[in-house]
Amino acid sequence: MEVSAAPRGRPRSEAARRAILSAALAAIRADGYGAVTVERIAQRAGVGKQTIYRWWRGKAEVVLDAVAQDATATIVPEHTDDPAADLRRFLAASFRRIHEEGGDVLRGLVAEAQIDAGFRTLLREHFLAGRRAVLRAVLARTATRVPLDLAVDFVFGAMWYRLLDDHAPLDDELATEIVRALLG
Amino acid sequence: MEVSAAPRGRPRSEAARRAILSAALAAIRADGYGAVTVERIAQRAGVGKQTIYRWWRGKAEVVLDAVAQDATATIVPEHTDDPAADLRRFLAASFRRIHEEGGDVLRGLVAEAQIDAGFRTLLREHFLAGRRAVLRAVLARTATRVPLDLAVDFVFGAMWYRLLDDHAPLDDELATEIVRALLG
Amino acid sequence: MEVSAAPRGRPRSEAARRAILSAALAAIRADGYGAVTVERIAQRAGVGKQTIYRWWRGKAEVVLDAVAQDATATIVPEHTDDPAADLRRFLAASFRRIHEEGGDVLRGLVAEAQIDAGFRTLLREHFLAGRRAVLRAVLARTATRVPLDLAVDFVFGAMWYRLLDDHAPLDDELATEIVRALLG
Amino acid sequence: MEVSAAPRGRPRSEAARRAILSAALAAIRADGYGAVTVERIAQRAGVGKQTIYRWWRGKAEVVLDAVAQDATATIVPEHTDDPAADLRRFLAASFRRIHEEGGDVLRGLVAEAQIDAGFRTLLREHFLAGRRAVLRAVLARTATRVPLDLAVDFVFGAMWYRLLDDHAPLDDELATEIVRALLG
DNA sequence: CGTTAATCGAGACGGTACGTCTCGTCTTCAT
DNA sequence: ATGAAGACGAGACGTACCGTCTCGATTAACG
Repeated sequence: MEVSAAPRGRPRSEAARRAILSAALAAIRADGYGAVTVERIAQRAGVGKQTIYRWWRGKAEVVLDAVAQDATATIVPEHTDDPAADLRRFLAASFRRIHEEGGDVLRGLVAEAQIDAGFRTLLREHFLAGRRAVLRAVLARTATRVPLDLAVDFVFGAMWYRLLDDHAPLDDELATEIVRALLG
Repeated sequence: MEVSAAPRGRPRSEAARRAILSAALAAIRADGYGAVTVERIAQRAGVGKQTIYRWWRGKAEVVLDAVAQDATATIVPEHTDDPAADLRRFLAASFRRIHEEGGDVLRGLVAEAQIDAGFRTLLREHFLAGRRAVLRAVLARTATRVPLDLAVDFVFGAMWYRLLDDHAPLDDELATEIVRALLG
Repeated sequence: MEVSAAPRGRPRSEAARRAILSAALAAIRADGYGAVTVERIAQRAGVGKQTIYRWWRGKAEVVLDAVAQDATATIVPEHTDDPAADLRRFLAASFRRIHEEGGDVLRGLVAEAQIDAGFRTLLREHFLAGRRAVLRAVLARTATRVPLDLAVDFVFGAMWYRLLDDHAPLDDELATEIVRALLG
Repeated sequence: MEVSAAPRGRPRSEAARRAILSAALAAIRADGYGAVTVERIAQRAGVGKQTIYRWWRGKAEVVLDAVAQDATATIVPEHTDDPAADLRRFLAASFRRIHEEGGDVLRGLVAEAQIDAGFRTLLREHFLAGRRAVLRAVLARTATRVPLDLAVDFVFGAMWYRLLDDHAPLDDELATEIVRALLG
């Protein structure tokens, strides 16, 4: 039995919502996270600034919303008879995605999270915790030599560490090496 | 043959330099990295804004200067007959330091580095690369089951990952667990 | 042969109209003309914004509607054997009304008229011209020492000048003084 | 003996001050008072917005500053053997100035004053009181048939009334008629 | 021992993004 | 069709910082 909230007034525009999310990603990929402003996103989306602030608290939350949806939907692990290969492919896909397009976006999100503790919680709960759960499930099907939770920290830790510090690339070789080290 | 640079004019004030560095750290610990501005640091230090901009390029470089000096000087690994214990103590000391006072400061530095690629390089070369070299040397004396460079990425990766995402504490238990996993 | 206009749909709510007009005046007296917005009037009247915009072009026209009706209906000159006394009483009543309750409302109307030339015409034709005609008729029955139209400009000019600039009160003394000066 | 306030820091830029005042007048004459924004004035003057808000509280005060200076300096009464002619010329000059260029500017100032009581005081004390004093001095040298202060209210009242309501022009004929009525 | 030059604290400057507010229009469901 | 509700595109508001500049006042080394 639906009790129904009886929504009054003009309903939220789904078109505006989508336009804002994709305008945000496009703007960041074009100009970099730092150079993008809420005003620019609004212009690109053909939307008033207030329509953004009505539903999100700022640039960071808009971007998080876009990224979380995108990554969760597109990077899903396979489930074959060879768990080690599944893991390797999952890592390689994750690294490749970051390398190809997500670098600046993710960097911006982490930057914002470091400055605003509230957003840090949001980022963790709406995005990172989910990714951690996915990786944990993949790892659980393999026989790692380290405790499961620590293995997750090792793998995603190494990934983020390389992304944020930029001291070494995120490539297929790293994926292979990680799998060999954990399962070898 | 002229050797000296013949410094003319009023010499740089060492008192001002020190006041700025400690004002920066104090301000961040009090109000958080995001809330601190160059203007605030200048006021706290009793210094003109230009005196900061004359010697550093902005808030981030001031903080990096303060932190690099501080961390490098104080957290040095021991060198006993038991390399595993040396590693454990080094990690525990690093984690404890971050937990106690450095969290917000380090978070701020990483945030800045994500937004500004130039500063990312600076942070790597003047701070993170050094810490990585220290950890590498400590690890090199142990018999890790994973390649040395990957081990460094695993250990510091896990550390940064936990700091930045805040999903689990940086405590002595983590240090112990890491040592056991790598050497066990 | 269809004759009637065949009113389809829900008819205009007279209750809403009245609620809007009095809410507008009340809101201005409470918060001042500048602080009042169409949205506030709508809320106070328990009415949707669109219901206001459907019948008026904005705040100013709502207020003008309310005021014109009000002032025209209530301040009417007497017609006794003593035209000078009639004039004095008419002025005193006008001044008293403004002093008592109309100050902020009239000020707001004039303000709007200065910014919007279209509304300036409306204000003149739907309100001020009428009041001018009334004063002119009263003056016409007296023997002023100045041409009739100029006398109107002098009298209402002094009134508006004092209201808008606030350099002296609009009181009975002014009414007496004006009559003495024009007829004495 | 000057005690001297010992001004510290960079002194206020006289060039910026002048640029702002003339940009404000120019912008209003070009686009009308209502269409001009603080941001536009700043752009036209080649100045940051904050430089305006540092010294004035908003558009209205900037314009008042510009107008008060201008009018006070340029419209000064003559002092010949014929006080009636002096009065007529002073009025004609005032009317002509308003007609030619000041209409929209003065209208905007009065509008603002009606909405903001604080600015109303400012307008009176920094501009209108001065003009009233000037007119009073000119009238004092003539033999008016009405009390001096009331005469001032009549004359400037008629002027403002015609400007604000726009029911009749402010021209030389009005000046002549006023003089005849008051002195005739 | 005065001149020269770079520093200092102070704070105004030209810019730019922020997040809020109001405008007048549009879009829903209920009368 | 009208009404209440409220989201929408638009754009100005006044504030906060940025990094630069311009003051008078110090503070050395040079001449």
